[in-house]
Amino acid sequence: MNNEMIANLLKCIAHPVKLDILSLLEKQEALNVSEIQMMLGCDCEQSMLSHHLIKMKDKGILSSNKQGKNIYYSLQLKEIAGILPVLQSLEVNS
Amino acid sequence: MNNEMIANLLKCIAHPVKLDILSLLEKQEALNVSEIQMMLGCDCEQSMLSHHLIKMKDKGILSSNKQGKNIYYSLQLKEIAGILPVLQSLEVNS
DNA sequence: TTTTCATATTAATATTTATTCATATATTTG
DNA sequence: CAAATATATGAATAAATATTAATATGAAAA
Repeated sequence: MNNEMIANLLKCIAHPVKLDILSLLEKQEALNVSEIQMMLGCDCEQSMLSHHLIKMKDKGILSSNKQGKNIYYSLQLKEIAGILPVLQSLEVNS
Repeated sequence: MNNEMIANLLKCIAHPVKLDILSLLEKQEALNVSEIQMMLGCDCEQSMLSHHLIKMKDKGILSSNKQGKNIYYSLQLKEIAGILPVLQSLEVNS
């Protein structure tokens, strides 16, 4: 990936709720939309959440799998799982 | 850092030219603005570059050091240096 | 076969971010 | 001190992104 592609990828995940979603999917192989919404604790309205998930899917960060009425999402770009903890463990400044 | 802080950080670097700058500063401890501009190969106009550098400095990603007429920038948030190569080495999809 | 549940879609608007341009400041040199 | 060099600043505009609300779709259950 060149820096332009990386920029697009980062732009896509650079959002607190999206990072929360990724953090959840690091721990649980797959979660459906309602489960994610519960776990986010009402921080995110239905259509907003749907937009987030679909955008990440479009970039190849997530994948989805329909099962009856539910759609299960999981982390497709596994490398993300390596990067987040590094950042989360940083001590801060500004 | 919580996910909101990380989101701000990622939002700040999620730009092809900024990533190029970070890639340069991974390899060279410090570079002044003109040097960076040369190395970017005219991809970036003076004030634009200045805006980029200052934003990254504001977030604590870069630090700067004035020497005469020149200002040398260097990577302050060293962990970035660990993350970029991981992303750059990814094979792609979308 | 109507209702309900889970999720997606679309469009409108609001907000944020990027880009450009013109000008300012500080340092060095003649 | 005047000119040149290196960089920053601010404001205006353009472009991208987020948010919301209303509606649609499709599967399951009653």
